[in-house]
Amino acid sequence: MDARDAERGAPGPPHRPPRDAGGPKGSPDFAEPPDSAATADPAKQPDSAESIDPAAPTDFIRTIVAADLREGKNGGRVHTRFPPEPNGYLHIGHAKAFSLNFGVAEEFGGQCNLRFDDTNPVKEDVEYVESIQADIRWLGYDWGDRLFHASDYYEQLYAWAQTLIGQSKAYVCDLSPDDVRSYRGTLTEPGKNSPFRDRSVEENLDLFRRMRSGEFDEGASTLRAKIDMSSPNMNLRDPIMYRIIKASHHRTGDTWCIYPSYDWAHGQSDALEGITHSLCSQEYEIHRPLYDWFLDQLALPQRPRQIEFARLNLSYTVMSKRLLLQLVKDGLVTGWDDPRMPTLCGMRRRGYTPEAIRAFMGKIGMAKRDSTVDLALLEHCVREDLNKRAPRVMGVLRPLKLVLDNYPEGQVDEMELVNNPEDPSAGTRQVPFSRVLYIERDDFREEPPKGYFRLYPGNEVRLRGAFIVRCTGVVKDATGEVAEVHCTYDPATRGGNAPDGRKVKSTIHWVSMAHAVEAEVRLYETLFSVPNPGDDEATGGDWKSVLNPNSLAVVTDCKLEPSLRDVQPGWYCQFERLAYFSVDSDSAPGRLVFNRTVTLRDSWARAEKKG
RNA sequence: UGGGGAGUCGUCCAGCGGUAGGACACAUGACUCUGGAUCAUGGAACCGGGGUUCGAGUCCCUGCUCCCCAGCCA
Repeated sequence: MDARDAERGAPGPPHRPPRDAGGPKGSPDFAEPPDSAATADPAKQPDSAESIDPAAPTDFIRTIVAADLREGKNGGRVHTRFPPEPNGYLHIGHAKAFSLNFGVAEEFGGQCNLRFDDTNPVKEDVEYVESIQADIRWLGYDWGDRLFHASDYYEQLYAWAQTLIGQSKAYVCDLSPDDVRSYRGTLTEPGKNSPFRDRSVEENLDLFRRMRSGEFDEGASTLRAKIDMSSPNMNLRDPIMYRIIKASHHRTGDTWCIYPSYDWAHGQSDALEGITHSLCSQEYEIHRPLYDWFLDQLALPQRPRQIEFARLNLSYTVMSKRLLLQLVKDGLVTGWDDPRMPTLCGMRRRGYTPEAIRAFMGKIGMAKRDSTVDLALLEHCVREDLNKRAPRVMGVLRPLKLVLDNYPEGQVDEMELVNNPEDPSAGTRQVPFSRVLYIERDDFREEPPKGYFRLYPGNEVRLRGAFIVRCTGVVKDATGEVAEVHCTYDPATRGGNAPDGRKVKSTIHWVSMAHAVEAEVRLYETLFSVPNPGDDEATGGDWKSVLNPNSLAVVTDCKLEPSLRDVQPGWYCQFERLAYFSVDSDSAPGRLVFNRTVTLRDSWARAEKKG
């Protein structure tokens, strides 16, 4: 438990001093929870999920790991790794992979390494290296001092490649990229041997050395494993181990101009790190024979076992890095951390909590079949978590003036509101009440539809935590729009309870006009308007055509209760009756910007829609 | 039409020869100073066809469907 828990209960919402941005790309540092001695947080807003302790899941992978342990394999060790390529930001699908790897290690008393699979300098960047680490930490996982890079192993990999050449199991091939492709054959026809396949060991060694020294141009030659050009498994048709790339690498600079392929680097890196279980997504299943083949040739004592699982798909979003990159590059979103993105930084900015995401990971299961998880499940997890800890506050998004004709002009009454009905220890706060208020436009209808029991002429509602009021009439503007609603309040109902025991069907939120704080609020919907935007058949091959035009709605001039004046980026809350929100990093002193994290379930909206 | 995977409520996951279960979603009701939350109830599935068995989602045969592999990407 966090020590900050002890600070709960003090009135008033949390505040915290402005700080320098700390995250990648100038995104705000969300790691600091609100802190202020005077106004302790009504809800704990921790910076990571370290305290999470979900019931140990069981699935086919954990079953295998447990069996390996039982059989005494690997000397009783469990050691996993998460191997991202630093070529993009992590998304919720990666979270499935790394929570599996870190989770399995934790549960079996083992360790999990973080290893950057940085074998392609043209696609990789330190920006990604940094964001990846920040995102994993945010979810509460820790790799200790075991941060590695495939590039740490370049020299060893090179030596091992020479070993394979020495065994006549690898050769330098001078075929052009086009020729390599045509010699490879097709899915149904075997390939042909490269004319360079039978070069002598000495010649291969010499050529390989000269490849490394930069003597040849990009594309001029490759080092290939000598396996079987007629294998039905395309990966075994003399796969490329090294290619010439004359680009500077974010870690090794210009020391290398040949770079190992994924297949050649991965298993060997696993072995070098003593990985026992190499958990990866299913598209690598067909690579497993090659993974094992390399390990066999080198006769390494350590034998990692690759196990594959189905990657995560989420409805109404895309998970492909290529598409996400394109969204960013084409300016279809504001960046990798756009709150509509399925990236972890996007979700963080939107207000999703690490606890919610971890809970989600526990609920989606682990299997091998292709599947698409309903976004509603993720949203459920976010609500479930925030419901327990988000402070309740009042904010009016689309203000409508409400005048209490019998309330004394100039009078201000401080009303005591509970911060979180789900958590008594969150305490209460004072909210100023006066004659002229703002209420939500949606909470008034001049002509109420059937089943509507909010405000309408003649009806009585409760103003949350304040008084019961009755609508006496409206004032319209020149266009016939309702400009103000007039009510009388019942002074005997202070606090919201009617001494005569009469029931009012509705309670609505309000903000005192004289005390209101203005804010911009960004309302999000799904980025795509169809459940399966990544499916070409569903989109006619044009995924951009199914972008949701309503994915972002900016509402300005929202009116918030004054206690929110100084909240800082990353702080989250529930605007009662509407949704959970978090303060966006675009906020500045005197300019509040909120993101709608996830709406509350709204059974009235649904009922009204159904008619 | 090569090879590798996979098919269980609308969705996701369990079930490993013995009454098909959970979660989300959906519906209905209760409760409520958030039409929130909570609680209760309900509908809802074994890809098809054969076979083995007292008994098959599970084993066998067969068919069908879906996903992945022809990057010097990972």
